[in-house]
Amino acid sequence: MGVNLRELIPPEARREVELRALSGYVLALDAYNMLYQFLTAIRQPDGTPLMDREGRVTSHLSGLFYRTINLVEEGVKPVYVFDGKPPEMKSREVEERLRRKAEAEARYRRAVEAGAVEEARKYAMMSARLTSEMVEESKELLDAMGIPWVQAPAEGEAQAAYMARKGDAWATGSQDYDSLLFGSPRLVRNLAITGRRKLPGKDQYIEIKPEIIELEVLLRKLGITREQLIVLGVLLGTDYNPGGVRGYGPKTALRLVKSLVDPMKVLASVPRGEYDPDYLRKVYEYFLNPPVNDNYNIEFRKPDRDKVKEILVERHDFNPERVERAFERLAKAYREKLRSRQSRLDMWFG
DNA sequence: CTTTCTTG
DNA sequence: CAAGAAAGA
Repeated sequence: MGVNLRELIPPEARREVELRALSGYVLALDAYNMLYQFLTAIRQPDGTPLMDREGRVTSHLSGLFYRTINLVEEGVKPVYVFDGKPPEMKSREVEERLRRKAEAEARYRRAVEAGAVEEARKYAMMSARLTSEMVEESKELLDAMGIPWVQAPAEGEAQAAYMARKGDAWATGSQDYDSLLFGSPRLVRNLAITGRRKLPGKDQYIEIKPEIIELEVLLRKLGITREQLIVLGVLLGTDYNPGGVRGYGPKTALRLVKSLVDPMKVLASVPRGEYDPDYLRKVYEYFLNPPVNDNYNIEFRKPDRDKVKEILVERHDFNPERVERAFERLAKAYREKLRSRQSRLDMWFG
């Protein structure tokens, strides 16, 4: 879910770009966020995901494989960052998610029984769960493709933001805004190829392009500091204090944060009894100083055709011709865009 | 979601 | 060729 920042980000702080504009940049991508999106989106009209002959779900592998190839073909250098153990502070949110999934599962079964196809799809998507097997196999596929990935000790968004802050990545990539609170200098959203997205509940589609949100620009437009942005997030709600503080929407929260420059004063001003200011302070400090891993290396290796085929074709019944064709695109992109240290200029002039 | 097929 | 529908596993 992530922090409730959406409505607070002014349109002027969002910059729409073509995927090509990101050519040559390392992007630290929130793997969980992306795999989860594939798992929910890649389904038949009735909600059934893609599955191999043994009934194992493969939607996430299909999405990861084809999207990664599209990215590197455009010169983008993806590094996938995987979540570690969620912090204790997240347990309430994690439990709530589990509860919602169970609820959606029941509704899904009821919809299937009733023959309500569209409804079945909706609840199938809501009940989708990323298993540890799916995560491990995604890492295995990335290894076979020669694409680097990094294991975060805790939150992937925190690790990705750290890598971007250090300059090892140009930006973080996720649909969520948390990495901005964790201090990422740039966030890229909507990292898809197909610029088409279905409007929820309607049969309409709108064009979606990647968008860049620059932290410095965002802070300037809002007239606040990063510390104040974190407090703003806490007022509006994060995974660690879901729901935020009652009575605060985007406007009131921004006004309060700006009127009391000292972040601690804002957190101390919440109604006692209902909220624990000490806990909120802990959340604030977590965003400022999360656990991260410093021992990672971002190396793009030659893709291994046999391994890719073993995983996708032999193990999971992907179509051999399709995989072969896509692999060829990957191999070519590796030679032309990833191998050796290519500068952004090389990327533009070929 | 991405690719491939179908259609105007 | 572009847009929409269908398939992918």
